[in-house]
Amino acid sequence: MPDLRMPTPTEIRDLNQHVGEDVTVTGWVETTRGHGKVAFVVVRDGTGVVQGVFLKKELDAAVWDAHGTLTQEATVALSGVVREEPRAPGGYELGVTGVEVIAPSEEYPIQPKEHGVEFLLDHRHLWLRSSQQRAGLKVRAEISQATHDFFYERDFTRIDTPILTGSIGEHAGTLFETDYFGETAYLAQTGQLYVESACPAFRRVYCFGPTFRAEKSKTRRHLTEFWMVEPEVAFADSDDNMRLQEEYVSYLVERALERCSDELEVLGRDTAALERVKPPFPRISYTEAIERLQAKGSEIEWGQDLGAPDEVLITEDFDLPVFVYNYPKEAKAFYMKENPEDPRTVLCNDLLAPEGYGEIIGGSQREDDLVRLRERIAEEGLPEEAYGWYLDLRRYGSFPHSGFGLGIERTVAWITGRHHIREFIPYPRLMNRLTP
RNA sequence: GCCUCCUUAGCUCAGUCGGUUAGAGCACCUGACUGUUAAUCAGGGUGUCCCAGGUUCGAGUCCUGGAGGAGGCGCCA
Repeated sequence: MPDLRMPTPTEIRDLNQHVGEDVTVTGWVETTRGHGKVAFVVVRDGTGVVQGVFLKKELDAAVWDAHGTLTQEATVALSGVVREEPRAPGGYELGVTGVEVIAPSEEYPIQPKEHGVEFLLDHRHLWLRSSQQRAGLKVRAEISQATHDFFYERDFTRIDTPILTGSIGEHAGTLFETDYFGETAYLAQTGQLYVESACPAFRRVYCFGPTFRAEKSKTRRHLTEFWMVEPEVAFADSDDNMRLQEEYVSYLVERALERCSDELEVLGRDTAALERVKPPFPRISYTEAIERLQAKGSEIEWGQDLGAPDEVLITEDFDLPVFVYNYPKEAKAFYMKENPEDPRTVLCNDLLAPEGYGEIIGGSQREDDLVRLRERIAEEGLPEEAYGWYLDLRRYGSFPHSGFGLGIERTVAWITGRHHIREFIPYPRLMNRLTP
């Protein structure tokens, strides 16, 4: 039974359909500006922002006086008549007739001014309310939804892989450990091995969940907890894999342009650079990348992995994301398939985002030969017993297959054109930040 | 793990050559103002100068050690 004493709130995004009507919006006070006989109160309700106009001569003293008690982030129900007003942010405003303070707010720590990073991260639970943070997280949510839509439309089955695991992923040194009833458990650093196991059941699968890396990285591109999308496709080779990647990344960009134009504007993104993002993306082999770098004066030699400055040099020649494929096997993980045309390299690719955002995807064709896979595990000095069930996948009906991992926060940072990926996860976990 | 820089009011910062009483803006409170857009104008007070030692007649300032933070590298998505 609805409470009939409370008028049904109207959402701010719908105000343009209620011009001339008396409505009530519920939300939080962003700012107030008083001028003696007129006052402006800006309210956010989560769907939008609207200013309420208090006119002293048209209001009861109690309602007029109330505007002075509205503090930043107080919860209010604001009633008034909707009207079109070019001077108002958003084009519509509320001629206030009544106001109720649902809950007061104490002196609010975050002011409409510059703050330091440490202060903002200490107040992340409040920082979420500010316009640029709302915009960034809204784009993240859209990219996340677009991911599910993309793979669902292409008949992929979503496989939720475990977060707690007893087996190691790629690199034992970067695992978070925790106690699991007396034995050691690890927080998953990839879902890949598990999605590979689901391929013979569903053919095309993907996982999308949190990933944990105990890397002591202090850069704008790293989090210790981040979200990764990992598709895996049976009977796909490395070329099929790259085609899927460019199609997927282009789909994400298109969705952001289509559904998040307001947010991209709040974030100051130049969308012309995004409009260009359509398949095919440029592809250069690792060997060609080394030649290009040497031509630009780099000291890099064949066999070394590309560093962050090298990636910037490569991407500055293109205005699209760039594939770099077939790296030397020493630079890559044990499970990648050897390149039959050049056994020094493996069938893999990175996708480097333009404008200096670096690697947003790492992918490869997987080693499907049991003997070669065991040799590679031994060569890397990894404990074979940790991969027992993974090797079973090559014992019981092995098959060529490929997949990749895309980091959501890095992708959103690139699409929004912002500097640091910590703004694109609600609660960033950094090397020295576990709260709030 | 390595390199560089930073730490002064609730917040963002200034503080000269080491000098006696520690500075501004914002936030907050009071007042003025009928169209603001981070409103404007006038008034109001706020300090463990990150911590511990040291040098000095005297340290926010110089030295040593420690803590916290930022940026970059490596590693990766």
